[in-house]
Amino acid sequence: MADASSHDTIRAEFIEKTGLFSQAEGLPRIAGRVLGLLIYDGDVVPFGELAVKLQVSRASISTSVRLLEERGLVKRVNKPGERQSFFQLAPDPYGTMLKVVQQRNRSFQAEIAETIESLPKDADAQGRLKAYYDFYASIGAAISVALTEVNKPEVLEAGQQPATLKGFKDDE
Amino acid sequence: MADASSHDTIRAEFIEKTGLFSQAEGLPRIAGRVLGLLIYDGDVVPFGELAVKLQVSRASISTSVRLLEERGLVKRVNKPGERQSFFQLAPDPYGTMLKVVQQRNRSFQAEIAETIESLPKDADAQGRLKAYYDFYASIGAAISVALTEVNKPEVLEAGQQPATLKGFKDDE
DNA sequence: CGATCCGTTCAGTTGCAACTGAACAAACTT
DNA sequence: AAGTTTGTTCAGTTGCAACTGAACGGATCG
Repeated sequence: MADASSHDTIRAEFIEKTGLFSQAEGLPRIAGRVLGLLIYDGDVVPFGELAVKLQVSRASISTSVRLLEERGLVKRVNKPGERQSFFQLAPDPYGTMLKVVQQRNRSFQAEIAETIESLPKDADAQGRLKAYYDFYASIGAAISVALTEVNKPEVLEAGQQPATLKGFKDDE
Repeated sequence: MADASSHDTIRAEFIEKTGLFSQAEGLPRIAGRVLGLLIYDGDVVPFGELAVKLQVSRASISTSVRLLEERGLVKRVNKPGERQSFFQLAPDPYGTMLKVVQQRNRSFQAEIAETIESLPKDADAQGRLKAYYDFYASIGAAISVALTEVNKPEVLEAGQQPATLKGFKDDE
């Protein structure tokens, strides 16, 4: 990759990446960028600053934070003296993300189960739909594993990392 | 979901559901429906029939099957006597789906690792980005678990009773 | 009391991926 | 040979979600 640019550039790029990642999870890009900013800064960030820093309209910020609040990823803080709303990462945001995925997965799984049960017993599609059902069941089980894993830091499966983190000694 | 009447209706609804599910995995809806049809019918299906059965243009079928082939989910079969191309589910399609997800996840993980490494050592964002990184690491590990699970033969030959599905319990 | 700031809502725009129709080349038929 | 059938490609359309600007109500300040 390119040589380390300025600190602000790194920050901006990280925020942009998070926006793209979040799109894969069904969030609008701006909401993902809000998330990225809150992760990076770690601070309590005022509403207006989100609009300015991310260069988007306040309307977009409004809907984005609403989505993020609904998902339990972001928490709104209203300070008594201040007029603005402030936002920060909710506690355990990653566990919450997994729970959302879990929920959606279970919904799919249940629908397939319904289909299977409404089939005539002798339908030869039975076995194939069962395999499809098992697929979602496996994913569900795996997410449960990840949920327990997320809450205990520093525990990583060796060999899963695409790149070694030089700054950290989480291996061995 | 209302109790499905005819067998064909059940089939059509399943195909439609699969189309919607697949959208969540980043596939176009038509590609997902092709997948659903192949899962349900289990047969080798000719190109033209896909267009007719799914009520879409041949152009859409062409691009859809290309995407599905690229992902390794569908296999093209050209029969010697016949002019048409035929399609069927690839072996181990569910394992393949998981591998795609795994790949994307690792890519995200690697990008975050790059960001962390380019940060100054004393940046206070370090810890928070590490937590974000760990999040993806956990997911990666979970997918690995699911991958071994999916490939277990699990003997679900054609006569499996749907009763085993009824009242399935959420784990955890 | 205005005046100003703040966040939400909503009608309109915009950008983009999905989808189509038509033109095309290859392979086969007659 | 011309004529079919088949799958791909590509320019154009379409549908939809993301995003914006403006209007609004509520709160605070002067």
